[in-house]
Amino acid sequence: MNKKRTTLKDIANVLSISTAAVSKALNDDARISVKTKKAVKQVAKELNYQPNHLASALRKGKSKLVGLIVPRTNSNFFSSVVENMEEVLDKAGYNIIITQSNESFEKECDNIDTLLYLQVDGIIASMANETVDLSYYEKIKSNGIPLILFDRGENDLNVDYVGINDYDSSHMIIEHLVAQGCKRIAHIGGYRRTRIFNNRIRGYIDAIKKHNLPHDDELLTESSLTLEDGRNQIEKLLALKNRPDAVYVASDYAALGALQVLKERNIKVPEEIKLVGFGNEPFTSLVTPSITSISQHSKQIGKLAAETFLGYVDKDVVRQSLNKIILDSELIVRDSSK
Amino acid sequence: MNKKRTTLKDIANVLSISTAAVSKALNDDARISVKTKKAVKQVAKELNYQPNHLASALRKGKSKLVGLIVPRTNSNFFSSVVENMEEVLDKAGYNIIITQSNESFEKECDNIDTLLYLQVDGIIASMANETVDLSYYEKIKSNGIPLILFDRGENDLNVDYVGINDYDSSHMIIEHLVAQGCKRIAHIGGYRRTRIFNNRIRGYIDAIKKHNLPHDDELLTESSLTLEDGRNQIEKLLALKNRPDAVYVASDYAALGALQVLKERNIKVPEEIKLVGFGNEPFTSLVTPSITSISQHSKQIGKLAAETFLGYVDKDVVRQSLNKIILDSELIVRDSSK
DNA sequence: TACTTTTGGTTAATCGATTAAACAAATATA
DNA sequence: TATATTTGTTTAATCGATTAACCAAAAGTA
Repeated sequence: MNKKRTTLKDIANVLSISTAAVSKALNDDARISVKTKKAVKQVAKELNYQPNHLASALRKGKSKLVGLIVPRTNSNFFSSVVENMEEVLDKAGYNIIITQSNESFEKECDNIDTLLYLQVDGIIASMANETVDLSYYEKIKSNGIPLILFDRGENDLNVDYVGINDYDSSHMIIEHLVAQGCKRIAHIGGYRRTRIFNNRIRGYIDAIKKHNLPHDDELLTESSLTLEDGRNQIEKLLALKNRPDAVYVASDYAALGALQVLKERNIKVPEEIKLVGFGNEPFTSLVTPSITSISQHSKQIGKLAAETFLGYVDKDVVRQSLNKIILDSELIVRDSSK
Repeated sequence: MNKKRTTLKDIANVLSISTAAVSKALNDDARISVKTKKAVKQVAKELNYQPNHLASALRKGKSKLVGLIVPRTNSNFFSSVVENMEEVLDKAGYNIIITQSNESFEKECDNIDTLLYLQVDGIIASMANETVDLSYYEKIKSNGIPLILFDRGENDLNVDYVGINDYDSSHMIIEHLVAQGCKRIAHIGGYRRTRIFNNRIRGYIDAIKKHNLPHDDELLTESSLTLEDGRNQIEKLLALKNRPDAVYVASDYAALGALQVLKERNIKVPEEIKLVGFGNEPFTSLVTPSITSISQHSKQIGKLAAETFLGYVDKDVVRQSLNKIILDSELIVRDSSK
């Protein structure tokens, strides 16, 4: 029915003025009389006028769109980050296009292409676990639009970054476990090639050394940290002749897998083995025993990443200096470690 | 640096041909010689040409964008739906813009405005719990673009819908509980104003009657079905002088809340009270005891909703008849009910 | 040879909004 | 009164890709 959307021209025709006048009236240009503005806005409302974003974006060279790339949206951390980003960007008139990489490098590249194709004004991303080759990210930079990374970033790219202090987080965890009397602490970690996991591992090792605790190689494992990985890695640790009395897992999902195995084997948590996760996913407080974890301030991260982006677009060409924002994390102590 | 993106004109200049020829060459028009096509594509690659989506969308009157509105992305159901939608739409050259309503009616209206503003070619939505007023959805219809609802829909809107058979799902659950020997089955349901929850309630009541079981009013409660609601509602049921021996909860989150309370009170599940949830969220298999639940075939729903949309855009103006696709659900029996 | 068809393009208009430049009318200033 | 300035608006170009209409040259046909 209403096939045709109302355009500036339709309004102009009704009032017998030029489309330029209509455009200016709607944008509150100082050179348009109050009378005309009123009339224009009135007619615009009557005709249910909706500006055509494509046309204005094309003309202005700005789409007012921000592209977002996350590993997946169904983790509480990422969904919370997105929510808070949205809030900030919305106020500045920007809309977000969310894409998921599903932890796949290939999908991530596709997403970058799609976003550039849609002429987004900037990209905010958290890299997939798989991603090692950074050439696609260089593509964004060479496109001249701002790129901001959060959580999963890479130092090599030399772009803005917002995340938490993973190194210190490991220290907090080890301090806590030591205070609980643990003497032999294992770490189920991510792959070192990913910055955040590398930092967690470094923090773990340094903290262990600081307390003169054993840091045998067999106590440290690397994996993708899926729930299944958590199961497999804890099995390995349990098979050791000298079992750990605490396990620090670098992801809540893997921690959950580990907990499942421990329960299946009737190993009491926290009595026999204490367990600590990372990320403070909601389920950590829901399972039995509830899992001690690190809260990452997802709200702050989302907010700051969005604001960093806005910092670029506000000041025309003036490229501000690189921003690396590192937030402090918080240890949420629950039953699994006390 | 590379401020200026390459345009058709740049390619045309290099080859000293018209932009029209370049455009046609890139779109494999039959009237362009193989030689020219090769040359154009070669130069396009060299100059790293990226078509400007805004320009072509404006000219063609199609943005190749599909708007998506979901209550939230951090539930496994919705994130899985999105993933499968994406897969189908991607093949057809469409991109998705995901928006979250956070179960808020106001946010949902904002999202609709945003999507229309971005000139999406269609909208696929699952309504917020709060939403009762449908005028905003009428706005989409009057805009002339296809609207497809899934999971949370409304009959009154008279648009395409993809979902599961909630009425039958309730029957399956009751059959199962009856087979387990339950005699007094309660239902912690959603608000009747929402179609799916109304159907679940109707199914519950009819199945109960069919088996000549008691269907006291006190056994049926309505709420928003958050985790907290689950806790509150189960408390009410436990306070009854004649307690139920089974509880069917219309959402996994509320079921989890109920389970927490039952465990805190040392009421054995499933021995004293059997529990069934709805939605088959991953955590249902992770908690102890694992929770019996209904799987909603999120993959199918995502796929079918996307295909329904494509059904509209392929055939020009020809408006196909209304599609109401109702899928069968599946009962996943776990420890909480056997 | 003379006319028709095919091939391979070119020209110019278009999508809708924005904006630099131009301009007439009204008002202010000398 | 003559000139300068301000006000309010129009004209026309523009963003980049697409496409209807047109056209010249080459090839085919009677």
